[in-house]
Amino acid sequence: MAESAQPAETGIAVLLAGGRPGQQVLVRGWVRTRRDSKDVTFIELNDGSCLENLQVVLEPGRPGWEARDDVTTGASLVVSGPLVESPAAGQPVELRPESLEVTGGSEDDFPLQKKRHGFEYLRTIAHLRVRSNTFGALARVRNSLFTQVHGFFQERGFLFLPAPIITASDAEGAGEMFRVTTLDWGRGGEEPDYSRDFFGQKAGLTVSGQLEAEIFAQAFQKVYTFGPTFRAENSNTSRHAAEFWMIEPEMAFAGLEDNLRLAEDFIKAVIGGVLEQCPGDMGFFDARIEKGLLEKLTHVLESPFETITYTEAVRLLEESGEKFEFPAAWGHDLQSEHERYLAEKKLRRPVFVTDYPKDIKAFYMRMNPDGKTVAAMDLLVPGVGEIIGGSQREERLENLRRRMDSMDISPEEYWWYLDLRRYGSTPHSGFGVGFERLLMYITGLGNIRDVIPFPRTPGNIGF
RNA sequence: UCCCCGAUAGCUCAGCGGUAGAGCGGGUGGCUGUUAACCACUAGGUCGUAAGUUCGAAUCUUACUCGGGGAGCCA
Repeated sequence: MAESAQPAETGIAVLLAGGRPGQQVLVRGWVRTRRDSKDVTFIELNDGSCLENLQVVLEPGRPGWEARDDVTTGASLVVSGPLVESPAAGQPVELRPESLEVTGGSEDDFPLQKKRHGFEYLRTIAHLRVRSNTFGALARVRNSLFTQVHGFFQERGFLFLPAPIITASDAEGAGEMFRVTTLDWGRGGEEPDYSRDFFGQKAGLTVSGQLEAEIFAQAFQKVYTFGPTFRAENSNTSRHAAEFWMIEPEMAFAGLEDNLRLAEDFIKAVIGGVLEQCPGDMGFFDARIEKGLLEKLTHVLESPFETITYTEAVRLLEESGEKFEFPAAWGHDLQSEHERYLAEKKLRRPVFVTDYPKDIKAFYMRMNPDGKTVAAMDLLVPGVGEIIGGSQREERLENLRRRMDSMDISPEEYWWYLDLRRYGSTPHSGFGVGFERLLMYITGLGNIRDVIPFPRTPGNIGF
């Protein structure tokens, strides 16, 4: 092996965790900030591998000193040299360059300052906020959660189904669809002739992969989708986006109980996985974004989720003595204020609410023996609200037909969905998890726009 | 879509009827190792837009635009 060869690039996360004094290293990254004294300059270099920066020390007469004026906040550098033991507290090792190259300088109006910025402002510079502490931590945790999700289902024998993004089925009740068309539409305002459109019929961006997942479940038993989902709702809240990712497992030969168990296992497993994989970033969220976050999540891992029926929930709300803007009443959907009371004040942990009245739920949910409620489940979580919505599906052909008829849903449009009940139907169940809402819960970030790299919301598609 | 709140320097905000302020960031100089370093000096603003009330408007009124929070819809 040639001794003079440049050392391979090593991530700063690795160097700070296990780098030894004397080790020759090569790092590339961006200057977070710089501190000057007369005879020494400290550069905080970040390469995205972790929250912490590597301290690079410049001294007069040593390599790199002459480039000092170009090493401004935001500039990109390639630095190599030995790690040395740091004489001051704050970091175990620092880098004393033998060569330093400013790859790209940074102008003096670089917008990210070494101080707290407002989230609203950071959203206006989505191309640079990726270089902030908060967004860096978010990006790494988001990445970790992504792998946790696939890992959880793969370990349990679930088959991954990439559900189609352009679809003709509108998963009744899930929300408004974005239209996909090649027709020149909008001049007269009247509906176009979809038979002349690209697909020969009305098409849009998927609002849910559930119906396709049901098809797959009737062949592979345990399946899941995980992909982008689109809703054209004019929702202006901190927890709605027009484009978000949804995780939708579906299991054949499974009832509502199996569904609840899977959902609880899932939430616990992915939270546990992220805590293990991203301790530094999670510590940052605990310290800077939501005090007590780690304690909250640890508590979730250790205690069983609460399960109550909708009917019990309404009784709890009636007996609570709380003043609600809209009093809870059986037959009406739970308001946000009700969900918040249950999850945040009364039970103080994630809570499943099951068996909702049939009239406020979708046509495909399984009718309970009482004839009034369906086998539905929502998971409510403190601070975020509804994070999971699911149900046991109606597998009995006659029941499904009756439901669709009473809700004015065309059997022609769902002919294949009905077919699944004619050929080897099984009891089956599934749910949908909002990936970003889960991320909000895990990081403590309060706005969905800050857990999506490039968020799409009504009137906003700047990046 | 509805209700509430906001918009002042590059950023975070104070000023709330009498000729525009602070901290941070930027620039310059100083400081033998700093950790959101420190010290001194300095440059930045037709106070979101338009109209109105007033001797006088950043400040009061109205409309509009944009943003935030909440509601509904849901994940």
